[in-house]
Amino acid sequence: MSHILSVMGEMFPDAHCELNHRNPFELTIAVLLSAQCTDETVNKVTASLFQKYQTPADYLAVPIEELEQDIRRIGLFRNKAAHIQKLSQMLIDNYGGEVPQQHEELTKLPGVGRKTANVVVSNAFGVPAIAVDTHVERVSKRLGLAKADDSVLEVEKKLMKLVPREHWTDTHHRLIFFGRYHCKAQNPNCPVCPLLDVCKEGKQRMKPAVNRKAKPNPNK
DNA sequence: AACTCGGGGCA
DNA sequence: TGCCCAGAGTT
Repeated sequence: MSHILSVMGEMFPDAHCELNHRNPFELTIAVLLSAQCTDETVNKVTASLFQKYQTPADYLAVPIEELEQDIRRIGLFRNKAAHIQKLSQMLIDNYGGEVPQQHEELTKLPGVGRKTANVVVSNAFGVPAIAVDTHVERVSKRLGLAKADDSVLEVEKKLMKLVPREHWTDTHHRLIFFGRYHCKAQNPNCPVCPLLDVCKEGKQRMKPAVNRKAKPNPNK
């Protein structure tokens, strides 16, 4: 596992998301917005969004239609605008206007699921966590770190067993960058992959077609 | 477990 | 045009 992480670290030496350096509230909003769209899109939207809105009260001060307009370029924006306003109200009512630091409290907020909560606690509050998104899940399963039919939660548990706690947060970043830019969902770049020799699915993909034709199921 | 939300990016 | 994408909520 350490070999895998060091190789990924060499491939993407500055694997991190700029949004992770924002304050807890902006980070929570940004990760909530990122669901099912690329971080580049979120960066474009939040650049102006965070100029206009700084506090939970700011998001509640406008009609929801106006907030929807401000995040219009993001997919699923109607859900997200409603979530942001409900979340803002809950922060004011229940948490003194601040983002709670406990994972369990975070997931009570609308639009904040397990993945978002993991990103927030690990990047804003220094609590080690491995957020499993589609990239992390795909990469883990291809490498053979988890089984193909494992749930997201099972993938997270297995990664936590494989990686020392102090490296959980940067492990998350490395797997995401590796999955986003190299081990893509379609056409993974196996031919030039430095992890090919330890990758379960990569070796399978790189087998010459003639072998597959001659021996369809050599192991069964 | 399947369905829904949804515009942007890319082939 | 068609397909996929740094998820979460509801049924």
